[in-house]
Amino acid sequence: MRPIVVRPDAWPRAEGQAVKRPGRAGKNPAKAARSQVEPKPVDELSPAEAKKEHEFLAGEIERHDKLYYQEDQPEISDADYDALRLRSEALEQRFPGLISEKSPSLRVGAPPAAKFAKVRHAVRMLSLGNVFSEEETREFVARVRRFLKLGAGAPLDFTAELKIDGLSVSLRYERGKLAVAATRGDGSEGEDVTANVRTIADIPQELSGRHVPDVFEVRGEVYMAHADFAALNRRQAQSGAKTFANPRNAAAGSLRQLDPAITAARPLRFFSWGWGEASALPAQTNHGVLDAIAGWGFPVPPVTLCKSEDEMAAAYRAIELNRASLAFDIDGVVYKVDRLDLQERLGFVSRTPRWATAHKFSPEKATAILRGIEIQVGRTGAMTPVAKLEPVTVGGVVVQNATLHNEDEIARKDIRIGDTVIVQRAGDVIPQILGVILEKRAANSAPFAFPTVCPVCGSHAVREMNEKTGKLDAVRRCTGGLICAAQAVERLRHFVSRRAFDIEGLGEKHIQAFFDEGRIRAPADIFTLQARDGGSLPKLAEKEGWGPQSASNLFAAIETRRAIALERFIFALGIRHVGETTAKLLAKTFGSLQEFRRVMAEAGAFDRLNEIDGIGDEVAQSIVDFFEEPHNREVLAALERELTVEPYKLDVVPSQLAGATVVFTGKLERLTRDEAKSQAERLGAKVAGSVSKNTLYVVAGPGAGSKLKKAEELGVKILSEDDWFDLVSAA
DNA sequence: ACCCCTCGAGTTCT
DNA sequence: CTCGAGGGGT
Repeated sequence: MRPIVVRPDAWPRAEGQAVKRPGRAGKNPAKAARSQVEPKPVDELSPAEAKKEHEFLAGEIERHDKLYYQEDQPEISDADYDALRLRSEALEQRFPGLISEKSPSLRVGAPPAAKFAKVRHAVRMLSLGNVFSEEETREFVARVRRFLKLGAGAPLDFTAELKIDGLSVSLRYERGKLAVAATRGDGSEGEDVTANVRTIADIPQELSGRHVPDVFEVRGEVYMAHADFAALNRRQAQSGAKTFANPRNAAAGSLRQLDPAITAARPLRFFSWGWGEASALPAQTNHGVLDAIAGWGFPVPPVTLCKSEDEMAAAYRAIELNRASLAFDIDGVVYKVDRLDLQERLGFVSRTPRWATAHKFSPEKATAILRGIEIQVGRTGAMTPVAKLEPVTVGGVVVQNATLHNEDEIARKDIRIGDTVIVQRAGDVIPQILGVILEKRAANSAPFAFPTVCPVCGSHAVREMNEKTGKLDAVRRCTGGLICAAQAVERLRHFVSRRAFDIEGLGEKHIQAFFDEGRIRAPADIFTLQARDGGSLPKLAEKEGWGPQSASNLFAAIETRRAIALERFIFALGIRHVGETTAKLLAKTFGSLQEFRRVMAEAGAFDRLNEIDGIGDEVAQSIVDFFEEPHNREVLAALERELTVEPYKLDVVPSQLAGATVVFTGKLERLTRDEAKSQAERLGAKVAGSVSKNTLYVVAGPGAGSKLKKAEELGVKILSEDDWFDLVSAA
């Protein structure tokens, strides 16, 4: 056999691409450097030589993968193995003709990147609403019928499908070939896991069969079967690696490997349940398209077509009964309106489709001893009780904490320290306490006394009176405000959080530590951190756990955030009642920070805010209060000295109706109001309740009154419902 | 006066 | 993910 040519240092490696393959024998790079022969530079190879070497390398890589992953008997060190891969890739880069389906870089992946690239979904990946009973299923069907204006007698088919418990991915096929695979992420943007997905046998590299659309995104679930999961955990345990809590975590952990070779060695499978962008659809029904997807070579779980609520309930019960005999985990049943034209009419409510819902199985429950109740103080002073539990496994995960929401919740359920409580994971994620097993309560237990002072700063904690309803708020808040360290730290954490300033390397731990030592006390301090470094406090680079490199990385990360979009900036301020959406609304309304501040300094600030659609009395008052507080003004001024806040940029929606405001009035015959609204919003228009000079169209049906009159007065264009239909279908 | 939806603010664990 | 509350429509 030809000797392996290795010398890692001789070949270029991009920064951050260090290949991590934990557990491989012989980690010491010095050892690898001993046996070496200088390889011929790639540029000096003839195509024939390159081809030969490339083939040889591919074989070697495959052999070592097998030794390492399947037989756990590696022959070469990590560094040597990496060198093989890098050499192979260098060859491919110089001679792209060498790249084939079989080439190692595609089959088991390009060099691991420092992290996954982001992929924007052409069609958003949504989450589903939930129902937990037959009754709620009937309500769901009734809602759909109401929305579509279908009487109880009109036919309406639903499909019932297994809800596989794995992780969702979107597989984009262009001209029939797998082009990109992405995780769901936040629904709009996921991570590029193409290289990993190529290693999953259930997923074809190419769609087979006729009538393959030019572009088609197959969506479905990557999962791990029970038997494969058990075997994997056995192997993990034998090799001393950590085992996985459940098949879902194992699947997620396996897919999200930076090194696709690891994914390749994991027994991942795939089921398709839907699709995203499609240049053409092979059918007009959900079950028809799923059949076509199966025909292209994908596993598709069985679909039951249901003509009534009774049939849906029967399908659910049948699946529930069979659950234990399945080779994989499911966590419920998904119902979808079968006809695609109806799906389109139904549209979406925020992030969930109106035409589908998940009927979840009741989650696994467990009992645990409540050791104590901790009070956490949020950035608004909200005091949230958290149950500290004796660790217990629920749904394959060890749970130690569970939120108790607020003091009324504790009183309602009469939860006492020392009690045995019933725990479940809501939606199989967030632990919650259902109630107490009273028989197990100790005789000397006492109701929990919710503190009336802040556990951190000692200030009074009060429940405010809601002036409108005359009721007490559910939350008790610390009144310490500026003097409360907990609130200050939480505000800073909010400021640097992902949706606000998103400063890399400045996580919650660092914020707490920097606050404690006085390095950062107010937001603007973040941006003077470097200038003050080595002043009254020791240099950051000399601080424990830090070094020159990590310190300079942090300073660099901070620098990149000196320019920030207005909406992010407003959100970061942490004004009560102003979250991401309202921050964006304010940014859109005022355009620039200067203008926003100018208006807020005027006497009519409250009214200017209040007249914005979506901002009522409470939110307007909260914003006004924020700007009246001298400390906040100082914080703002200090930030403005350090930062460039960029004016708001309009999002571009390519549609005639983009940015327009329309008003519907009178009776609509063909549409429900919701339907009309979602149509308008899909085209980038806003639906308002009242007519003003900013209104572009008023769509008037029979019985229209004052709004129609006002439209005539203002000269706003008036459309019939039919006109509106024409406009929508033209767009 | 009530209902529905959306938003905000809090939460867990990997 | 859940709860509570705000906003807006019926």
